[in-house]
Amino acid sequence: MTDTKTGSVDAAGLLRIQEAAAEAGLTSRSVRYYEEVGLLRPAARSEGDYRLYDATDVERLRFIKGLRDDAGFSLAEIAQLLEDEDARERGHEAYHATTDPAERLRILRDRVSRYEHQIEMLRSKVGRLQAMVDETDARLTRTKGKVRALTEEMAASIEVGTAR
Amino acid sequence: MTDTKTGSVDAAGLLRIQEAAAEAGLTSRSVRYYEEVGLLRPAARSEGDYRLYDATDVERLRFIKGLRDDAGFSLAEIAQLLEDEDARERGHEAYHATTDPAERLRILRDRVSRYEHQIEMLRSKVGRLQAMVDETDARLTRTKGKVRALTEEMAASIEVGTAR
DNA sequence: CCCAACTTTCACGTGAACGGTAAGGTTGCG
DNA sequence: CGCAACCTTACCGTTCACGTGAAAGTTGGG
Repeated sequence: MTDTKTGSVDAAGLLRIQEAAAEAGLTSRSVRYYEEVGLLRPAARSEGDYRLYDATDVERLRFIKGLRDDAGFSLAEIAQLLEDEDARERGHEAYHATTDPAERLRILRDRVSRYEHQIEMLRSKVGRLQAMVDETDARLTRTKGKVRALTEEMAASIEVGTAR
Repeated sequence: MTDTKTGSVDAAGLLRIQEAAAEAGLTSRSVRYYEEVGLLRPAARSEGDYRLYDATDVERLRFIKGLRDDAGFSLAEIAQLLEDEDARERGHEAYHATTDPAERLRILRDRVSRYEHQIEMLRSKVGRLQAMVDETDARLTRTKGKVRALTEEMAASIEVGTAR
């Protein structure tokens, strides 16, 4: 494979900041900023302290970008939605770090309630947006009605004029 | 009627900035700012140069707030969506200013295409948002599956332990 | 081992979207 | 007509979400 110096780190599938950012359609600056405000932490650091991101990190970055661009949430709101997941523990790691089923269950149930909360937030936004679409659609229909009425009226008057 | 000094101006149904802003859930500062960036112009000005807003202005303000809060559009994007409607003319006024059917038709058709554009923008946002909901819902379902599997597994091991 | 291309932290700069305050003018009930 | 409560423009301040260097260190192919 054409694996230049800008390739993935080792064969571990870890990406450096620019690669990870590009993968999610972001700039490295944004990614560092997101870390600064507590939205994510890189999966690892290289020997020389380079940030290294794995696939789930990129997933998360994509999700953040979606929440930002598509849902229009502020980074603070996004932090709320992604509640801890870093602060409390690195979910996945913590999950595999324990073999205690009760602990695993707690982690999973926690994740479930987070997802449910996220869905609720998103659904409410979809709802309000859909309401705006409907409103606009109603205006559109009314205006189209006016256009139709006017064109008919004009057609009639032309007929009169033509039939003179 | 209890009509204090803070009542509607005259009986013309015109509102002063604070009243109009409140009606739309905004601050007067925001409303002035929106005017500054070209999102709307008050229907009139009082003798003493007070901004006066009519019902359609309030409608517009509400729409702007929706685009801002619910759709997460920037004021620049909103300006694009509400394209001119001020710059080119004050739609309603212009419409009633002419009796030329052809001119009225042009205005109406213009409005139709604006509405269609707005709906398109909003629908695309709804779509992307819905995709995020679906994604999250899929994650939720998977996690719930894990929870179920784990609880069953635990129940089984308890049974074994109990049956010893 | 060298060097280009990446990376680090630190810090200041910027545009958007307002908030707040000052200094003055307007409205309208009493 | 007096006065409280609104309004005006003007301008500076602030928060968010980064952009943009600067100065230094790291990586990795040749």
